[in-house]
Amino acid sequence: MDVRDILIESVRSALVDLGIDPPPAEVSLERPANPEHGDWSTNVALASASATGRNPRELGTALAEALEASPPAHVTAIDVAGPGFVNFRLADSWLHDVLVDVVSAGSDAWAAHDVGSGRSVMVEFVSANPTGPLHAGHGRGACYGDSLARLYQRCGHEVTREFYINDRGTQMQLFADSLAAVAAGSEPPEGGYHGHYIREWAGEMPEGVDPLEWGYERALADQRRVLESLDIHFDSWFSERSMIESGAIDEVMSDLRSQNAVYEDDGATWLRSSGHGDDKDRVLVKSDGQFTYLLPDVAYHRDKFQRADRLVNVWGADHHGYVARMQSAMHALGHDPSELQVAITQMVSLRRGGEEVRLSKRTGEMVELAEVVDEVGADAARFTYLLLSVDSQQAFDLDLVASQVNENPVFYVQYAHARIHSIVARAAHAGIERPPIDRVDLSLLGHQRELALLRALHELPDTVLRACSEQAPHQVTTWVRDMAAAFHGFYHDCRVMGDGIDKGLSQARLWLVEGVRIGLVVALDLLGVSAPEEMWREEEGEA
RNA sequence: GCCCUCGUAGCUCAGUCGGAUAGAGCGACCGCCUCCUAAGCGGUAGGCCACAGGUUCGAUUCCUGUCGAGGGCGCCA
Repeated sequence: MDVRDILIESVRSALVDLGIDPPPAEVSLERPANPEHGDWSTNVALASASATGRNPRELGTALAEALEASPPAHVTAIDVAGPGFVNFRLADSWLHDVLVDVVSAGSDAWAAHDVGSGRSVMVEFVSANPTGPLHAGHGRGACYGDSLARLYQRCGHEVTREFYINDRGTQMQLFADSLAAVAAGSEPPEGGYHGHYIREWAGEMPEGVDPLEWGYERALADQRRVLESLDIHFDSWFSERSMIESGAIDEVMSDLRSQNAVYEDDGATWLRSSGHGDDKDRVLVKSDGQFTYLLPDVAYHRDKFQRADRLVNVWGADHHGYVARMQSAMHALGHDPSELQVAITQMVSLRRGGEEVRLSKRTGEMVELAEVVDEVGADAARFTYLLLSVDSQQAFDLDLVASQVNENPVFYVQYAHARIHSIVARAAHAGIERPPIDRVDLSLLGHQRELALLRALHELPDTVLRACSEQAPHQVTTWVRDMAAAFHGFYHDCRVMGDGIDKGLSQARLWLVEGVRIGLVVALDLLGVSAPEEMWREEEGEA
């Protein structure tokens, strides 16, 4: 049982005894930054002072006295501080209980939640046009979306990863025309594609094939390959064309008409999107009879709602303006717009040696995602993309991530895992047994380094839940860096085995190390980063 | 003009439902390998949390405004 549940129950019950009935539904409990303020602290006296008309400090004192009459488990001291904080000092046993929880849950169940209770979530991400390779900027949305999907899964959702393919429209035609032109020895058309890949692919293209169909397959295969190199695998690839063939476009139009959500003006068909967050109405069918990009998108989201309870889209910052119109369209179709969540990732600027590299398909000046993976490796790429909040712009410096491996946080974290494996292997080699945890005296774990590890482990479930609800995988990255730092400190100061290390202490530390291993494996998996069992640095001049 | 995100140490960034003395990495400087991998550990230096108001017991956090950076406001996709 989590120590917080024990404390909260005691606090609420004590409040009732003090005449505060019912007690507040939310009793917040936090770990103070300053150790002098105890192991856990509650501000409940401050929070409920005004509602009850009592002096916060006086209420806190009364609460502390009531609690002292029958102290909750693990609690060794209770005092009142500042304006009315009630601070608890606990025996280390609460942390030893955490280790038992971690180990008995294991990497499959520790920090897993069931808040999703099986609800289905469809995460749609990347969804780049099939007109060329993915570039470095796509990498952020790709790693973010996949990690988000992993978080939803760990929090009890049924997750589908989907890639929407814009396989029709003017961009596709321009792409095909560009391929055909270059293959024929001339220049791409006005507004066409000029990337070096166009020349490369045009050279590969066999005689007599349809450039559009061939280029489509070529681009898609290329995109899929680099995603898989990052361990990103989509459950489905949804074709825009298929909605024309299936009649889904016509259906959504008649749905919108029956909801009186569209009207004709100037020969065009408009969506009444204003008034639902959008600032103006939007054209669905142009006066020349062609669709805008919006109509198939609306049809696509309607289709997704038939396949999932909740939709999560990952869009780049350059698409944030479309959120309101899409939610407006979903509202018109009778869906709850809050079930369509759009996560916006801010732009990635790419640098090489401090110099900015432009990302533009049109000019052909781009750095492919495949180059990023080649240069820095899949693990470093993923970790780096997931290092920051997606609300912040990111300057991804290839030279920095690739060449300065010593200061790369991904290696720091992975090295912690490798060290654990090394300890375990060494223990096995030395014949040091690790009896079942309930036969090991965990109270021997009292070193500050050991306790810091246990505190960090205790935080992982909260971190995962929060990262999921806030759609912020970078919180897991932050946690795993902190966990690794705590482990390296422990590794330096506390030997698991060797001369002068008591056998019982060795066994307790082996379980501690196992707990840390579980935490690292869980977090790295959420990030899609591997947990290597050994890492050997390449020495200068050595192969 | 309107909308979104950001502004925290020299640099890159974290910072939980508002909480007590604001953190990490890198860079700088000083130390630590008879020892489970030194891709490691410890220490020092470095802050008007952009600015101004407001809300309250309390604001880096919430609200308003100003300034600055990036992105978006098409019968383009």
